[in-house]
Amino acid sequence: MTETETEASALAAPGTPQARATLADVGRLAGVSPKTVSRVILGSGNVAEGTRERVLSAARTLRFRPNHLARNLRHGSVTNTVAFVIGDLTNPFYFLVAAGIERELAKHGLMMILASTDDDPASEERVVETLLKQRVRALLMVPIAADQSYLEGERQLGTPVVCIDRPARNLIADSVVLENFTGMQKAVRSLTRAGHRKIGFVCSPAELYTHQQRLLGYRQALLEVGVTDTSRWERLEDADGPSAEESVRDLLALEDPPTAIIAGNNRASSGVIHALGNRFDKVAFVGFDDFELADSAGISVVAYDPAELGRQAARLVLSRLNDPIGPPRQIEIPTSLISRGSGELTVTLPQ
Amino acid sequence: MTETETEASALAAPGTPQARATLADVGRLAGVSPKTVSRVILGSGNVAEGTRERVLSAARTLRFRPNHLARNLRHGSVTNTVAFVIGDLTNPFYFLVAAGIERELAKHGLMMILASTDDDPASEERVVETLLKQRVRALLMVPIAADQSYLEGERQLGTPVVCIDRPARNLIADSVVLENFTGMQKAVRSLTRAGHRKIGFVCSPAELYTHQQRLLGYRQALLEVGVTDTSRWERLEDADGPSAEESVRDLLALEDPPTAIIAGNNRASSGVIHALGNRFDKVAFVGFDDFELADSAGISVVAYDPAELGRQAARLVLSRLNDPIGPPRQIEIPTSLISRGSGELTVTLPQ
DNA sequence: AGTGCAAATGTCAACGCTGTCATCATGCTC
DNA sequence: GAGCATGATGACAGCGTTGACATTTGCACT
Repeated sequence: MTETETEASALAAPGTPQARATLADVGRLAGVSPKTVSRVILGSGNVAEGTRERVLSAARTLRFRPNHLARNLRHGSVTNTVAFVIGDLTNPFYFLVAAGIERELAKHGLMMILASTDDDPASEERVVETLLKQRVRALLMVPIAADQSYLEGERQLGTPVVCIDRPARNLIADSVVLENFTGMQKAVRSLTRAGHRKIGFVCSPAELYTHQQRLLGYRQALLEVGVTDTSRWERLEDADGPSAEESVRDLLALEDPPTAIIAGNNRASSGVIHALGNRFDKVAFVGFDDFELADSAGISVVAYDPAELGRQAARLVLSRLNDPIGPPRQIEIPTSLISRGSGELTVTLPQ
Repeated sequence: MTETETEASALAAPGTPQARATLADVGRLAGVSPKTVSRVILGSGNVAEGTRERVLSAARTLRFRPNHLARNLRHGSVTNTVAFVIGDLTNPFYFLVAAGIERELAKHGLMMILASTDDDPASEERVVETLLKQRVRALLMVPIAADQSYLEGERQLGTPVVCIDRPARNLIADSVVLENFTGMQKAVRSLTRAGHRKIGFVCSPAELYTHQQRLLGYRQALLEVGVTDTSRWERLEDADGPSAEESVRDLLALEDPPTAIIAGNNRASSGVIHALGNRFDKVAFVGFDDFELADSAGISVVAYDPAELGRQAARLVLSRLNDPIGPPRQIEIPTSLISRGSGELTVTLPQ
């Protein structure tokens, strides 16, 4: 990395480290009271046209910028920032969700503040606590800790809490989740219809709600065609790419290898694809979560709109701000199977 | 989308809409002055052990949570939020940058607040203004407007401004950019070494710094092998996927079609790949910006670490907070050509 | 018992803003 | 010309916190 030092020009010299102008400063310059300046800035109350102009000009001269900290404090410490607590920032899934949230909130003048727990359950409460001290207006979160009951007090104080992707535990809160179960069911059914019975399932451990639901959907769909024991096909390692890759090799090395593989999330998909190469004519593959270029790579996936998750969550926040005491709601975002080739291999039914 | 209403349980009933506890409330309950409570909460000053315990217990009972708005106001309106103003949240590139920023800032107790201009130059100043009213501690931005001189006053007030991916215009500010020129040069050189002379260049219009630099790198590399006029090969449409796709068809339909194509950014890559299918044995292809699965798709790209952009930018902020008056710095993040197959086609030199 | 000193606690004001209420000038009505 | 509504402005307090400074308490030492 190279680093260039541009020499400081005259313009860059910070001169007198001038202080930030306040209402009082502007008032002094314009020859009016701070309150009158406030009226001009807020556009409230009656101010004579001449005064208004003098004030505005003074404000411009002093580069006045109202202090929202003070304003918010004055108004009962109600801010217009909404926090989104996310597990892992590098997962594109969450970013699309964040994008959906940001857009929806921005329409209503709210800003999104992002904080990450780094997928560490222990740090969740600490992070949330920090945000609450900032008096965020609402809390959007992908719960990762085993228990969110610590938020009960805050909820009673009227801070909306909306959980994303997974419901809260031990806390009554709104939530937005995916149709995990039925989505996975659709994927597996499409395979069983094509004759597959030996279907590998590569995913993270089923502790998380989403993975659990998907696993159940997988089992259910196989049960429907009479397969009762799927344990040999289930590989629930901590599925980041590499370990998923290994799981696949593992599965293919069985004496009686699977004819199809399902990935339970995008990380797992990535690993599976690496392991399989492009040989979807030998082993069918369907992933959960869509991704960039899955399209041109011809990968079939269970897809949904991550931004929609965010939008709906943001809407829940907004409606909760209007109606703090309504019953909790859970919204499910639909998922659908997109067939692009990798999952279309037909096999003749055994026996 | 289905919506389930869970009936409100007894627990959900918000009961008395209790107010938020303050230092005074806690003090009243513990039988001490607000100041003593403050001392306990801050862990500063001497407090008798017994008092400390009484205060802490009272704070727990009342679910006291210090009001950082008030604290920050008291302390000269210095917050610990840093704003990141981004053009388009849905571009994975920016996510990764944001992730880098967030991680680095979090280490120093700073939070990142995200705001988007939706790639609209006109809204940049408005968005930034809103953030400054919140008294953000520093400003990280991907400049999109033609002029950032409106930030001069704020800079003088000591707010660090760091521009990402493109330098600021008409404003002296730190910045972190990519080695766009040399990166592109490397890519094109690898093609010219393989005999290519007719090299298509698909990118967005060259108004933006990055695209301009990349275009210049492309031209320079061709100039090195004696190609002086590249205008027939340049397709600088507003390169989202579809229009890039069209540009490629356009190029291939020339009587004398290019033997290689370069994409100037990830959106363009996406379009080019769609248009070319997988026929990299007929036309070589190198993209700028890496992406998920470029790897297994065998796409050669000029890559770099987007998170590193964010990290370095965050570090500039931190060092600027310590040293407000040093000369402005520009950091360049290295780029490198990653050969994966799509750009390896050799052609016999014409003539 | 008197002095000195540190530990423990409290009082007060101010950070910047705005809602409430008060004041004052103006112009109109009857 | 007294009475009154209206418009324009200002004084003041307080949002929750904490630094500066003041006061009180306890205890060791002469």
